[in-house]
Amino acid sequence: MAKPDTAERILDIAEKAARTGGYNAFSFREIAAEIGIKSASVHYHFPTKDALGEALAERYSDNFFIALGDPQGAEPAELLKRYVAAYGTALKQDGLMCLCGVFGAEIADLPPPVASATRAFFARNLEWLGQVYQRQGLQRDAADRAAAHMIATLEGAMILARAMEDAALFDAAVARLS
Amino acid sequence: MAKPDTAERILDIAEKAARTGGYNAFSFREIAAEIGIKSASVHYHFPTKDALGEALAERYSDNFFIALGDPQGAEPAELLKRYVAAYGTALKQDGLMCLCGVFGAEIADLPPPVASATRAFFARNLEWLGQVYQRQGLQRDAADRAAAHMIATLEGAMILARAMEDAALFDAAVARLS
DNA sequence: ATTCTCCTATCTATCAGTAGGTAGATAGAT
DNA sequence: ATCTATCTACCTACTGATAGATAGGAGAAT
Repeated sequence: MAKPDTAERILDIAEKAARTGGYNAFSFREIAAEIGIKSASVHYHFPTKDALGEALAERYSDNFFIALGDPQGAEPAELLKRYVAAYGTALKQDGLMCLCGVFGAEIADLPPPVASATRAFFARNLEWLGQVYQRQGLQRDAADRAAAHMIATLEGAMILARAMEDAALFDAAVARLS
Repeated sequence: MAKPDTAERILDIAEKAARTGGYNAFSFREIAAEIGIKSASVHYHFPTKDALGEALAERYSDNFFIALGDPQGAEPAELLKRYVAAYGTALKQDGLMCLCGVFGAEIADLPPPVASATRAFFARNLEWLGQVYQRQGLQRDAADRAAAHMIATLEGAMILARAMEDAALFDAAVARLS
């Protein structure tokens, strides 16, 4: 009957909650209730909250870069457009923050494995964007700066637009990037 | 004996914790313990956590704009430099996030009064920056976009630098702004 | 001056709710 | 018989919040 794949559902529910209110916004009990099982059963799939949080960040990161594709693939301008669109779609269609943006804001209070996975996400982003900008002819240093600027603006634009409940603010903040 | 001003100390301690780990990072008990009183006494000064969170955001916002000064005052270029420096100083000297940046990231899970005070902070920022950019000759729309871009980049740069534990990333992300 | 009254700021003690986590039993499939 | 996935039942710790007592000071009334 198309296996329920409980572990995946746990991650789906936890991710949605985390991208709404951060690491403290999801609990074993709430997740269990939404699936229709008991909280002890969630512990069967993810022994601790640390482990669940880490798995969350890793899956999010993997999916993100699968969607973006090879930084040496399509045209750089096209890749950058795709990058900006990835954030915009998450915000406008799903109404959700970037998981690692939320985690990043509270990183000093996160369990070490979750903090580590969050850092890994940003490191991958810097690397991916750095490659794309270098393909556009920028020197190493300039490419790295452009990458940092891009990530910062997009993460901040999500927060701003979300806080003000005005998706147009995202576009306004991002207009200079493309 | 220079009154201890307990209410102010409560706000100081709560602000530091909130700017580290968000709204759930401070509790009445922890604050009380740090001051050396009981948690019930903290409720005397701030009846509910909602009220404390709201006061936190309002005081933060007020102090922020007192430090920035009149947007019609100094030279626009000087005001923008000061604006960027305000974020950089908070990050590098205090090692803390922008309070409303953290609250903004988890805004959907905040009590309404706290969410409202957070929105007010961003609204004041948009207004302040919009005025400065218009003094630089930008049209209304362009000034508003530039304001959104500025706020987004700075908030995001703080998250990025903090997550990667690398203050240089803040400067890299922000280099294009000045 | 002394006493009475009120206010401020704290205390003790307690509550219900929720958190993450664990031990051990159980039903069903292989 | 073993493995998978769930259950029941429970634990400790912490959360925000409340009721009611208390100590000390300020001001007014006697």
